[in-house]
Amino acid sequence: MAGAGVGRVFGGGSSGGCGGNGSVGASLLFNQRLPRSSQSPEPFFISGSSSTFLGSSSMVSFEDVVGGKRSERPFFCTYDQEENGDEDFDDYFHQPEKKRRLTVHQVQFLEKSFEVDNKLEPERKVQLAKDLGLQPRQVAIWFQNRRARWKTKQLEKDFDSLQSNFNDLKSDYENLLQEKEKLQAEVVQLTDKLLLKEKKQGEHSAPFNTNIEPKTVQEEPIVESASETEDHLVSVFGCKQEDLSSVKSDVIDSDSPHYVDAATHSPFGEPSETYAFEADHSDISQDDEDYLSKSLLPSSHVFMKIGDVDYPDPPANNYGLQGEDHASLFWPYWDINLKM
DNA sequence: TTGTGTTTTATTGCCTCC
DNA sequence: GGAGGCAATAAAACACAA
Repeated sequence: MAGAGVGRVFGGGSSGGCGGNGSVGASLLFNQRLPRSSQSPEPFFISGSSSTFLGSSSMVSFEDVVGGKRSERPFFCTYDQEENGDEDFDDYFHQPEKKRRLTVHQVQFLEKSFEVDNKLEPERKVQLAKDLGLQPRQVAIWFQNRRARWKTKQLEKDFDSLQSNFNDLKSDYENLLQEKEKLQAEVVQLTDKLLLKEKKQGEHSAPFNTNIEPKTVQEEPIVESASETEDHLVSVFGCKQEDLSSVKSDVIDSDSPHYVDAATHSPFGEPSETYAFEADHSDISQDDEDYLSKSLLPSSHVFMKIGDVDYPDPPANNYGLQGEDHASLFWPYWDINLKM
């Protein structure tokens, strides 16, 4: 495990300071991937020869340049044999292993190298180790850890990016949902208006038919379309719109017995108690109102039901109007209704 | 000074590739 | 089977507040 190295002796100083170029031994040692047990630097130091150890001191020159808050000198230079004497050197050899942080300059150098390529070829590893006065294995470990940190950062970035995208999409979705509900409400509103308008138009365009019983609006199922309404009318009146149009001219024929003066008379006279229903024009448009007045529709009249359309119920019995004559009286409404 | 949290260095075991 | 990469982890080094 990681703690296996505790208690090991980790390297020593070198004569003549840390400027030597004898890193060959160390490089060979660290550059190879030895079996775990033999990857420890122990054998290197166990050699016991300070001269053998010269190699690792190459990092010192680097260290001397940089300095900093951390250890002014790298591990291998902490103890200078010549400076501290043999005693200190021996003490050093018997010191427990201690981790040494790289200097700022070393780290900067490695960072730049990492930016160029985060993979480390053997040649570059050796070169970097030489340049920085580190063991190739240290360089390799540094790159390995650096890649791990980079990967973590990258994951965080990706996460943030995905989360941002998710939030944007969520926001868009919620906006679209609101818009959809709004449009749906609008559709419902417009549909209601349309149906109401259709209904009102039907109320005022029905031909008279004394054979048709007055009915309320809710009594029969709704006719889905104008064609269905037409079919219904055909079945009721036994003729189509074209046929009915032949009597169109009769609508406002002053000579006709159907003629009434809208300004002064009700065409039906006083409404019957039986069929007296007050027409609701509250939701009728201005055009409808105009049409109503132009067509001399009485303000108060009786309705009859054909499909989902209410037609003014003809006071046939009062005026003696029969059959198609009723249809001709309210032709304009009839026409409009079938065109819906 | 000390306790605590974070960062960095290094080890270990496993895996893949050649 | 050796070399190298990676994930997990230990532990030293460091930062900082109390």
